[in-house]
Amino acid sequence: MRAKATRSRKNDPEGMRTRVLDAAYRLFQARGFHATGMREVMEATGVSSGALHHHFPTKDALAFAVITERVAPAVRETWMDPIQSAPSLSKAIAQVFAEIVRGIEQRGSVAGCPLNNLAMELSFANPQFRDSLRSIFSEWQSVLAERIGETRGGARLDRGKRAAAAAFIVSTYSGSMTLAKATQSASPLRMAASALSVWLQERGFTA
Amino acid sequence: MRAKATRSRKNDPEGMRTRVLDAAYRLFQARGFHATGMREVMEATGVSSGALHHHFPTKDALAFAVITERVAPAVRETWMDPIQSAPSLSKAIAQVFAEIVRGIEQRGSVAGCPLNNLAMELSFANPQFRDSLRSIFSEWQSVLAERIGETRGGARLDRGKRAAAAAFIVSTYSGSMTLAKATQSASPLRMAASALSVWLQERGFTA
DNA sequence: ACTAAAACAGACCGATCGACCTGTCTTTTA
DNA sequence: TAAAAGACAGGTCGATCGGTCTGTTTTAGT
Repeated sequence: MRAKATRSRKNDPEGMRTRVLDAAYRLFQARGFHATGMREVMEATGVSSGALHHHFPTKDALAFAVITERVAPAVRETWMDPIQSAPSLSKAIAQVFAEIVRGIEQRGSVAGCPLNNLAMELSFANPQFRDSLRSIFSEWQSVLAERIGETRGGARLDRGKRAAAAAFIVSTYSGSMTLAKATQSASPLRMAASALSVWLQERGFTA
Repeated sequence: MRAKATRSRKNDPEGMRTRVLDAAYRLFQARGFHATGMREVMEATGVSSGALHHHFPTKDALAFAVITERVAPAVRETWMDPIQSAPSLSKAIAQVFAEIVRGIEQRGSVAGCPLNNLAMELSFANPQFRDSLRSIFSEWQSVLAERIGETRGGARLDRGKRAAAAAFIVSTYSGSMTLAKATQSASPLRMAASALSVWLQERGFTA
């Protein structure tokens, strides 16, 4: 339809896929899955309907890709990697909380944890969603449990107790983030961080 | 349009309003706000479009009514009242968790905390939603903080510390419920309950 | 160079969304 | 008891939803 003109088209399927995923990740995070239309994703990226559906045949497929290729890596980067690499577990957790608080304060608003947000909205909608989201939580807990086992207090605990402690940490973070989002304030995160710090110390999970 | 027939209409505006609110509360809880259509609410209750919009002119108005007339009372009944009436704070919290776990196990699935669910989905959509949801959280925290102040350990704390402890309890519950919903299991709630119990004891919040 | 597949563009589709509107019946008010 | 207001029914509307379709351009395989 268009004459070739001066502008020649250059296909960049991977780049386009990346742009779409980034935009969808951002929109799902900001407004939620159901509240975001395919049209918004197109407008945000400039991609056509044909191209969008070429890469992601359905909206569910797009969401699934967002979960596995954006949300999961985000959780790994912000939570799992620091926990595995930091000198001590309590230092790692304090650092992660501090980093998140810092991000919130410089952004001026709380959009919430991407994993939390999507888990709340999608874990009932589609079994595929639920499984992938659950496996992220599971991986997160495993990393935490393993690190707990390396501490003084954690070494004495059996597998189940370590898993319980890990679940408690994840729960506290998730909940404080929910509260932070609802109140649009970072203080619930700060409170949770300090309470968790005390709890970790008392349990001997510091080193 | 219809002849009078044998059946004479009896208006019951309050009853109809109640039925609509109950159905909407249940549907929003099960599938979320955006995933639930007005049509579903009509079909679930047998109410006509005209009647529905007579009582709730917009979907947002319906959601607002659900929050203030269903979600808030539910939180008061399941959380605030027990906390205020139970013999001790730790007993109250253990009891509330146990009750929720019991409900989940006999239902066989985890739909999540209504306040959590709606807060996640709506706190960004509408400032009116956010304010009403935030005030529920705030009331919840106040009740907890007050009860904390009546304990041995809590009496020594200033207002801010008590609020922080209350926020921590709410956060832990919210997060464990999120985890429970995501994994469709009550065990995160049990883990959080036992960890919280220990924490309460160590802080002197038992009595 | 030729061809088939992949990558894209954009018009188009039925379904459904929330909301509106007219009309009828019921209840309250004067 | 007449009139106004409230309660309710149901058809209808424009907008938007996610998705499809046809056609064109680019790329890869041979």
